[in-house]
Amino acid sequence: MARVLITSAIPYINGIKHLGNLVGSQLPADLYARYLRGRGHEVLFLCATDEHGTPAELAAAKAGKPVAEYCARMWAVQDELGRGFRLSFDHFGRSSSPQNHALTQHFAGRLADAGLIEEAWEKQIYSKADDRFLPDRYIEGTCPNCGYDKARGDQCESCTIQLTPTELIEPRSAISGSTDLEVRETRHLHLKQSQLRMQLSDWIDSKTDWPVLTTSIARKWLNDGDGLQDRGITRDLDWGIPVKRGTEDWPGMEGKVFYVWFDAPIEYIACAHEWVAAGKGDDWKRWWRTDQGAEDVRYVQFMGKDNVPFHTLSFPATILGSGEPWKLVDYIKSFNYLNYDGGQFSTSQGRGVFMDQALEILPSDYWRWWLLSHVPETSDAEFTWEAFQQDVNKDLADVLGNFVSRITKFCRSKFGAVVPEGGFHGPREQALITDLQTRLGRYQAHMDAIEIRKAAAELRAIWVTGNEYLQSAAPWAAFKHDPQTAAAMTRFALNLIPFYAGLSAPFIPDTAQAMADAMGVPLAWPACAETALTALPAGHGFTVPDVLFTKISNDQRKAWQARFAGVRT
RNA sequence: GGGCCUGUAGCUCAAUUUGGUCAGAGCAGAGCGCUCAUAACGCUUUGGUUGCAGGUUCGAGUCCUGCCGGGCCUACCA
Repeated sequence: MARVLITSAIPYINGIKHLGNLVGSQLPADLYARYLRGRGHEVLFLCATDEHGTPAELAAAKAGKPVAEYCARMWAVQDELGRGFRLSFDHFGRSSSPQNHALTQHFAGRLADAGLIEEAWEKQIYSKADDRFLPDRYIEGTCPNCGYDKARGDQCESCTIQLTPTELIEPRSAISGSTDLEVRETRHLHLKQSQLRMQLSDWIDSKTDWPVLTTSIARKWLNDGDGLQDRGITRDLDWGIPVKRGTEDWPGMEGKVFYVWFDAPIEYIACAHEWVAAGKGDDWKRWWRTDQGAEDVRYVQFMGKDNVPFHTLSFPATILGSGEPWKLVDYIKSFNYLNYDGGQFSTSQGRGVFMDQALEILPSDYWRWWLLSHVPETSDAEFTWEAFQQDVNKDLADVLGNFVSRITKFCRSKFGAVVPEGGFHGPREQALITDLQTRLGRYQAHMDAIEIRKAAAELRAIWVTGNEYLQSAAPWAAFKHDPQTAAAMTRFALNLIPFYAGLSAPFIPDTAQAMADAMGVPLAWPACAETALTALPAGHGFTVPDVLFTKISNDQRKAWQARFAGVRT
C-alpha cells in the first residue's frame, strides 16, 4: 500500500468555473484519487479556493460586497458544485485560511533568513479615482506600435507587442476609465529565484518521466533570456495575507500583502492543516514533512498548462529556499485546454457551459465520462454538443446501461430476481475471464500512468465484452432447451455488473454505486477477474435498476445548443 | 519576434520514447445476424500516397531541413 498526496490546481474565487477549468485539474485529480483509494492505497486529496489578488477584489466590488464576504460566499458555491460533480476532496480549503496566513508568513521568514529575499523600490501605476495601485494589465490605452485603442499595459492584444504601462498613449484605468493616474514609488519584496536556478534545473532534469508539456515549460523559464528571473512576492492590496517575517512585523511592508501566486501554492500545505483543524484527520505533517512521516509519500499535482511555471519553479523555489524538509512534488500531470464549439471557454466573457448549468441539465456522471474520456492530454480538445450527445448515448446508454438492463431483465423474466443456480462455466466463460484479466491489467497500468484517455478506452472495451458475451452465449436460446446452461450463463453475466461497477467508479461514481446497490453488494475494486466474476452466489437476490442513463434526445441537444450559444448573462 | 506543442480515415484519437507485420481503434456510413435489452446488441465491411516539399537510411507516420495550418506561453490576470 502506497501513500499518495494529490492536489488539484486551486480554482480562482471570482466566479463559477466552466467545464474547461473542471477537466483541466479537479476532475482528473478526482479520477486518480478515486482509483488509488479503490486499489486500497492511502490517499490525501486536497483542493481549495484561490482567493487573493486584484480580480477577487474587483469581482467583490462588482457584486457590491466586502471582499471577505464575497469570497466566503463563492467558496460555499464552489464547494457545493464540487460535491455536485462528486469531487472527492478530503478537504476543500481556502487560501485565505488562518493556517495559510501563518504558513505563508512562515515561509517568507525562512526565505528572508536564507538571504533569498531582497527589498526593492518599484514604480507602479496608481489610480487616484480607484484609490489603488493597478496591475499592468488593468491599465488600458492606445498602443504606441499599432494604434489599437484598447491595448493593455502588459501587451497589445492587437499587434501582440510587449508593453509597459508608461508606454501607452493616453493611459486609463481599465476599472473606472479614469485617466487620473500617476507613477508612484512603492517598496516590495522579491524572491531571488535566480539563486536557485541550478538547483531547480537539476531537479527538473531528474524528472525524466514527466509529460513534455510540463518540463518544456519549466525549461523555457529556466533558460529563456537571462534565465530564471527574481520575482516580486508582495502587492499593494487590502485583501490578502499581510506581509510578515514569520510572526514578526516587517518594517517597511506595512499595509502590503503577499502576491497571490506566492501564497496560493502554500495553501496546498495549509489545506492539510485545515483538514486536521476540521476534524477530518489528525496529522497533516505526516503528509508534508519528510522528517515527520512523509518520506514515503508520493505527491502528484494536476493542473492546466497555464499553471505549470508556478508549480515547477516558483513553489519549488519557496520550498527549497526554506531549507526545511517539506515534500516536493513527485509528478506533475498537466493538461491542455478544452475549447467550446469553435472557440475558447471564457469565464470573463461567459462563454461555454459552467459547472452549475451543467448539473442543471444532466447528472454529473454524464459530464464526468465525456470530459474524462476526452481530457486534453496531448493537445487542446473541443466540446461540441453533437459529439457529447453521440458519445454519451453510445458509451453510457447503449454499451454500459443497456447491458445492465438486458441481463437483469432477462434474468428476472426467466429465473426471477435472484442469481440463478445450476450449470457450470464452459470454455466461453473461461476465455472471457482470461480476456478480462488481461484488460484489467491494461486498465490499471493506464490508470497508474495517469493515461486517462487510454484508461477510458480500455474501460469502454471492458464494458463491450459483456454484450459480446451475451450475443455469443445467447442464454435466451439456451433457455429453451437447456435451462441449466442458460442459468450458468446468466449467473456469469450478472457477475459482470459488480465487476464493472468497481472498475467504473472512478469515472462514474454515482452510477457505479447504483449498479452495486442493485446487485446487493458493496462497491469494490476487483483483485482479479476470476474471483470477482464468481462472487455473486446462486440464490443471491438483486433488483433490476432503473435505466442507468437516459439518452440525450435530439430535441434536448438542440435546446441546449441554443441556450448555450451566446454568453452567460 | 522568440520558445514550445500540434497536424494520421468524414469525426475523435492510437501507433512517434527505442526507425522495421504500424497504418490501428471507437464513432459515423454500408451489409448481415440476433430478439434478452434503453429500435439497444453482435459480426462483417467501405474509408488514409500519415499537412506539403525535399533529405538521411536497406527501410520513415516515426529522424533532419524548409514551407503551410492550428494552439499555448512569453514572467504585474490568476
